[in-house]
Amino acid sequence: MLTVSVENYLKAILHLQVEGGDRVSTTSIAKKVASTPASTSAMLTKLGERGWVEHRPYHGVRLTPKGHRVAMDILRRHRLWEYFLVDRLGFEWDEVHEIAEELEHVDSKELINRLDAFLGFPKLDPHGDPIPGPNGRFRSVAARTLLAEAPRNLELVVVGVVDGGDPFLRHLGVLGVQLGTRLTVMERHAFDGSLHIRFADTEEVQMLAPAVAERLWVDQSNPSPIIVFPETED
Amino acid sequence: MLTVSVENYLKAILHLQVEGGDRVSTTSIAKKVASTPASTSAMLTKLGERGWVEHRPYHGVRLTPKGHRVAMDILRRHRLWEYFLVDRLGFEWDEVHEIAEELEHVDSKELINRLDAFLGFPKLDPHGDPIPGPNGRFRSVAARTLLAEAPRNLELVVVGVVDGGDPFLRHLGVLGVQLGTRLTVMERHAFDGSLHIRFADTEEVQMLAPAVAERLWVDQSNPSPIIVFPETED
DNA sequence: ATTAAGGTTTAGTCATGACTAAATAATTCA
DNA sequence: TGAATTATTTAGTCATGACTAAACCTTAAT
Repeated sequence: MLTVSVENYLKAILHLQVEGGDRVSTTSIAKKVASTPASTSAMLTKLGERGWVEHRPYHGVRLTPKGHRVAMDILRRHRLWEYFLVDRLGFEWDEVHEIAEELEHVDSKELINRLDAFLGFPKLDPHGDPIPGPNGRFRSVAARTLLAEAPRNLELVVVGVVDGGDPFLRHLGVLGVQLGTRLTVMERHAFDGSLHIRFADTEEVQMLAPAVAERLWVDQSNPSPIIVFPETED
Repeated sequence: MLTVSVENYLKAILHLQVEGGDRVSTTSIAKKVASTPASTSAMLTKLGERGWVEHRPYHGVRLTPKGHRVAMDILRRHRLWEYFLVDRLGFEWDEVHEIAEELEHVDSKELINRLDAFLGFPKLDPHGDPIPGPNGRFRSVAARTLLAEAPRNLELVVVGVVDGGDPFLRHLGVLGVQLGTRLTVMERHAFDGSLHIRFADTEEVQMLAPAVAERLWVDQSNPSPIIVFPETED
């Protein structure tokens, strides 16, 4: 469905749309992806047919909401990998672009969400550019994620609620959840997005409704995953 | 040069060659890569022309030394990524194959060598299968790398020598290198593989001849890279 | 030794995504 | 406004890597 080539075009269009006006020209895209206007024209027609861009022949192209979301996801992957390469593997900030350019096409939501958590939900990449969150929008304030979108098998801490109304807060009280509660997502059920979670303090395992998971902000619980080195002897 | 498709065929041939005899049949390869015998036949002809396999029509195929090396490199990437996914990102061992299948095609020697070091030069992947080293052969004994093949910007410690003869050891004495010496590769010069290294203890920077770098075993100096979490406030 | 069965290759197509050259639309400038 | 310039699209090719159908070797069994 999403080929590497398509991803590169969408990414290029997003970049140009952010820099310049909202309609971007065929030629500028061609330059960005190191291709010819002719090839680009053909690709834009296709992107239009697939609903990723709105294409007015001779008048450039604009990302649809759907296309914008896809492009933001690619940007998210790119910048998270750049962060990883610099912060964990010790690359210099100017050595990572080409490698991230390849890594960004590895498509697995679970992989990227876990990488995000592993890195501590960074807000900025090594060049100081903002890293989109799992919702496809730039992270606004503190590093945090909806519990509904958090990776499994990682200790999290509740840092806020989306909906501060009394009924919801009372319900949280019944569930035994409050600010600072540490928990881990054991399983996410595909059927309706309900979660099996385990509380770190009580070791208790409990089912959580999606309506709750979607209203809880969590962050990675420090200290981060311990780095275990394999034995070095024979 | 090396497309994803070619890499997948070479990997499949290596697998079959390890399992069964040394010549592998067109049909078995076709099964492994989920393709047809006809498509596979065409690909084998091409792999033969490019010097990766020795192809006797109607009699299967065998990896050349060159093809074997390429396939081992792919296996190395695959297994290192699997190790990373399980050991660092908390995936279960049975969830990582497909993701590693994509990551393995990201081609950067520097990336893989750094990842290797970051993970502590693991010898076995999460399934217990051996991980090839940077030289394209399975790691035999302890986790270690030739200084000539070690990544830059990472503190290493000298754990052994390849050539224990007196002249070499005397030369090491002159250079101020002994077992346990901690050093970092600053720069690897493409011209002849000579290195700029910095000694961790003295802060001294020095040029090292390739003949020396090729005879020194190093391991990652513990403690491993510190995990720095970005500030979490606004 | 001959034949049936299975494995392998060849021949002919197709989709993708690139290209050049040519035609056509849009824009700019006199 | 009309002509020249520039941007864009269309037309026609090509390489890659897949496919099916048909022809072709090998091998094993009678």
